[in-house]
Amino acid sequence: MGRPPCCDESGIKKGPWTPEEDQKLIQYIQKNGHGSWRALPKLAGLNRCGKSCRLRWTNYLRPDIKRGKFSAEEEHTILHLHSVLGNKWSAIATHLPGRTDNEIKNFWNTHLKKKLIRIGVDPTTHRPRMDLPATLSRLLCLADLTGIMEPRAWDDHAARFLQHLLRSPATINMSSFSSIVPEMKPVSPMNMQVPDTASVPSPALFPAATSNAEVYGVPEMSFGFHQQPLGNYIKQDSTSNDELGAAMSAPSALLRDADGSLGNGDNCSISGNAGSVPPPSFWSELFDDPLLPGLI
DNA sequence: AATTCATTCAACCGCAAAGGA
DNA sequence: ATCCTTTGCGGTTGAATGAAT
Repeated sequence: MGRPPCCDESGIKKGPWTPEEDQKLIQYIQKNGHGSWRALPKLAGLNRCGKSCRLRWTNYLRPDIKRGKFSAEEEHTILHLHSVLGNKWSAIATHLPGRTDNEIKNFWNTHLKKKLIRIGVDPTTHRPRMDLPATLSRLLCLADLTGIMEPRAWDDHAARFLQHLLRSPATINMSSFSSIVPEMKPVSPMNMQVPDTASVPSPALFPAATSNAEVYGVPEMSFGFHQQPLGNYIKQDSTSNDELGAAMSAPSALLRDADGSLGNGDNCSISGNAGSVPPPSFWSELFDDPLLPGLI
């Protein structure tokens, strides 16, 4: 038998709070402070358990709570902190004045997580997703296969690719894909570049997240290797902010080669950041790219 | 207009940590 | 050191609402 719920006593009210209950709670706390949450309901004349009162106060009634839509800055702060802290909602909330952990958690689950999935990024690891739907969808999108293949032909290719993935799920790369789907080689006018996976430890295939030639400095769609989770954008010490800041200020950083020049991103290594979160443009360019498929 | 489906978010539940006896 | 109570946190639920059919 498990532990009984905290408020299974008969007669203790649960569910949505009424305006009258809210008023009682606000007035009591404003006058006396919350003190012991367990003792509070009785003292405040509320037929609720202390836990319910605490939740109602901290998540809704507290005077310093900021309500309404999350700003772009708040959004990428959450993304950034989540990539470092994981699901530590209360820790993330300490960096967002006026926002509660519950609110942030809800926003993550209903918006941000889906956005990351849509752009092919694993919301847990903040690394590119390697699962079949994400990979196939990305490839489909990038190669515009729907325009060059018959539907039945695509079914065949997908089946073969699936078999390949099941054999070696950890080693997806464009070279192997091309070998099992030969028709992929002359893919579209986009002239994909195929990196040498052997030279990259724990590589992750990461397609350019936008076709904006100005951002990448090259007209072709490219592939790069994003070697580290986005959490690594956070700088661990306080030096060299300026030099790193410039490199990290746009998605193009993902496609810079080791020597810093624009290229296909082979062996690119990202470390550090300007000591702050990436600018709004970083995320909005990823999220709003019309080329990326909606998987949700 | 009615119904179904999808999304949002306030609230709950249970576990774990913190703190006091 | 151990037990017990309280508080805080993260995962989950379900009612309310909106969108689509």
